[in-house]
Amino acid sequence: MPATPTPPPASPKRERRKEARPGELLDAALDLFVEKGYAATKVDEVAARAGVSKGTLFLYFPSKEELFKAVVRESIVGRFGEWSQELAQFQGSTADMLRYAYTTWWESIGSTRASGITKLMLSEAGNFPEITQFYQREVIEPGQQLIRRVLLRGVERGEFRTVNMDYAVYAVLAPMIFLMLWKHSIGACVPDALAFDPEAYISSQVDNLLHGLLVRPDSPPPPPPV
Amino acid sequence: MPATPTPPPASPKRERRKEARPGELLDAALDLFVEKGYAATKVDEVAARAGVSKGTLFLYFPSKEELFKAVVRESIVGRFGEWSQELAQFQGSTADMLRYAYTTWWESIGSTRASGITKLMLSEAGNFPEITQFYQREVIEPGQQLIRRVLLRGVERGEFRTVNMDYAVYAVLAPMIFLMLWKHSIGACVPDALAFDPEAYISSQVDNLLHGLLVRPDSPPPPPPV
Amino acid sequence: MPATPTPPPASPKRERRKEARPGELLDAALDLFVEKGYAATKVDEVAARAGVSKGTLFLYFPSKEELFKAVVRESIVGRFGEWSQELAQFQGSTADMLRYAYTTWWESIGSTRASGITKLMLSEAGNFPEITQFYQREVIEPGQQLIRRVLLRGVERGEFRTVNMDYAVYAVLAPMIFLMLWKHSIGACVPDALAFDPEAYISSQVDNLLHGLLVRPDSPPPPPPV
Amino acid sequence: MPATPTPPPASPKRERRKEARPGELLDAALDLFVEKGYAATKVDEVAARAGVSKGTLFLYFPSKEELFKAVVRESIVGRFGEWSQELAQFQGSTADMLRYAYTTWWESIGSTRASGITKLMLSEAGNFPEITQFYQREVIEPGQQLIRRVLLRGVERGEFRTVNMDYAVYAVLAPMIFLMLWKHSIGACVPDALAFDPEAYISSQVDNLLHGLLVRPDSPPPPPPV
DNA sequence: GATGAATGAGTGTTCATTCAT
DNA sequence: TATGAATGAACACTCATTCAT
Repeated sequence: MPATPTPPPASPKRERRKEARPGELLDAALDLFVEKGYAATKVDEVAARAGVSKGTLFLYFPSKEELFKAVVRESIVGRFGEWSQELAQFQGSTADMLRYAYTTWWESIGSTRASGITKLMLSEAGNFPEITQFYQREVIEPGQQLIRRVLLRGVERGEFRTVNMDYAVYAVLAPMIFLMLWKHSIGACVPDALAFDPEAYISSQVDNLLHGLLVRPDSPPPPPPV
Repeated sequence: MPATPTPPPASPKRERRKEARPGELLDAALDLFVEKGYAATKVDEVAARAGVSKGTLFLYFPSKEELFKAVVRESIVGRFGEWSQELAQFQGSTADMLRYAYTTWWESIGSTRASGITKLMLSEAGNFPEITQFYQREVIEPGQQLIRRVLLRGVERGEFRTVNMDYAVYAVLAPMIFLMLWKHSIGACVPDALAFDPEAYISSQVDNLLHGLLVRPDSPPPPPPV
Repeated sequence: MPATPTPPPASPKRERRKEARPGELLDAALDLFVEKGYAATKVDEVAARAGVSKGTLFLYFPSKEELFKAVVRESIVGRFGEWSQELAQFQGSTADMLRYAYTTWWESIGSTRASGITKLMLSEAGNFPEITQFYQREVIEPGQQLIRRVLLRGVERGEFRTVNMDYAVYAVLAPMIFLMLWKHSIGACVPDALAFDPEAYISSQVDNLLHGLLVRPDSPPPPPPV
Repeated sequence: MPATPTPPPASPKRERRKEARPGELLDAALDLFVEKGYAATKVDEVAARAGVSKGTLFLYFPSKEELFKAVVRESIVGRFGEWSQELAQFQGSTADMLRYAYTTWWESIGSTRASGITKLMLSEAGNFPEITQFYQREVIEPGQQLIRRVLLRGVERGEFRTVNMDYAVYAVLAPMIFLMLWKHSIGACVPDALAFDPEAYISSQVDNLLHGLLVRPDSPPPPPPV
């Protein structure tokens, strides 16, 4: 429950917190945009959830559209640099590396509100071409590069089959995208979520990604499914 | 069954009668809902694209929301029964069967406007819980059953590894969902589409799905990537 | 009291009068713009005075600004052509001609709501540069040309002194402008209007325009003031 | 007395103290009110132009409306007493006196920012009846009395024709009003100002005011136009 | 005194929906 | 049945005014 961390209700009104405002507003906006979509989110609601008046919102963001853009920009924690480093000095097998990447992704993106941004972008892309291109450039491209590097490492070290990189990247990406979308759409509406365990899902996807569905006549029997 | 299924050109021309109206409206609505989302689609636009007046639209659909629901309902491919049959009597290997299923899906759903409603549902699910549940019941469940049956066949015939069905289904589903969404969101905005070949993508995903990324020490070298 | 001429209150609502609407709205808008200025005039008021809802106004004018422009344009009855003709074939003395011009102006502009437009333009010119230039081109220029032609006739026929045309025009114009402004500003607020008789004012101004203030030693005594 | 009347440069620099604040604010406000009208002038702009914060403005003026009233009140030239004296002891002909009055007016009002409040009052009169009446009482009435006295002198001394004072006053006033308004509205928007020379205009108007347009058969030929 | 962050009533504009024709 | 003029509730955004600092 991210939003305003319940500031000590000192004065009932007219608090003066210039530094904190944009963050609080962005926070509230992220929640609402993800939950209801762009159009169904009213600026009054955003302001109210951030604990300020509508006017205050427009003090920090010149329009609803700019607020949206700021939410997307803000939420794209450029963790790619960090990850890139981590992965560069990873020691184990590339299979482990892939599993590690998935886990890290899940912890810092997939399971957090940041995943909502992806749903947002995929839902609203058509209405915000400008920001969609920004997203493509700043998020998608770097992300795909990261994946590509992992795959290349696997191939170069003889661990992975030689696959067409351009499409193999999507094999890694698709389960992530799918999970984020599911979580924020169908998954949030249908009470099947009960049985759905994201971590088991991820583990399962990585297994499949690595081993495929086909039986390997010689290889040891796969571990029993979870 | 996305749009109007090419009505038999009975009358020579310009003879589209009231029977066709709802279909034309649903057709126009699907396009616009997919392209711009529910909220950003104006009923005037829908009516205009269908070649009727705004009033006429409300003659057939009592509200924009009902129009949306009808779009989803009507756009749903009732082909699962047919497919189920086809697959039941499929003769070849389950790997071929899987590939065949992907191809069929691509031809009748993925590459057609029908793929749009998936994007629509995933985007608008939160705002239309009722119709989302309907979609889940009518489309997602049957679809997953179909996939599950294929996988089971593979396992039972000793072709596929024993995997946790509940999650393996998603391994098959994710690349499809991913492709449909990509097409209708980022893919429609970013001119990278140039290099992206859906059929190569699908082929690649099936390969990976079957063989995984890891080299099989004993197996013959994989075919060179396309 | 120009506005809606009290249409027979047939149906209480939802009348359908597409042809008449723009005129009625323009009419109401003229009244209010003149009375209260651009900013202080609310579109709701305009709509209400025209007997329609706010939404209907925007059916005919895309914005308040366009409504304003339309009011100005509409009210500029291009009577200049007509006047030009009339004056061209005027037979009497140029002094009579001038008096006739003033009278005509008063009857068709000065005393009517059209005079409000002048007040509007002079008040709001700075906020609507575009329409100000339009006004200058379409109204002021032609009007000055008309005056200039009268003065030239007087000079050419030896009736008028040889004066600098460029400024003499203003001597004719200023009393008109002054009267229109006075009427719509101070005159509308201060109950001195009681004693102020526009026609006597005009008559007096024409006299002065023609004879000047100085006594003419030889000329017959001026007529006693009204 | 428009702006701050050049306070004695006591302190070396940047020493403008709170005493000066109201004047600076009125100064800024006058400029903006004249340029854009009451409603289109934002208090932030006024404050910014005066070099203070918005809050400070409200420290000196309880509301925008009071600011407006103060602008009008303070901008009013209390010079009528002074002028009255000057004119009372004027020695020359009344024609010269009139010319002198025009010149003085131009120098201290017409050509200065003070002329702006006339435009302001005429534009906003309807929205501020109270201050309009104040203006009428403090400015218009005294001004007209002054003019009337000049005219009476002319008549009494046999220099001027016997005219209806109530309207003759406007013959003197109209060219002034016209000039001030023109300057601040159309004149400020249309680049015709090039050819327009206020002093030639005034000279011309006075000539016409005195001699009229009609030829005087016996009198010496008028001076050639400028 | 001075500031400027915060407010919220008010306004222009949109758009799904209605209904007289 | 079809139309499209009319509606009005809803919403984004503005800006004079307040007040804690």
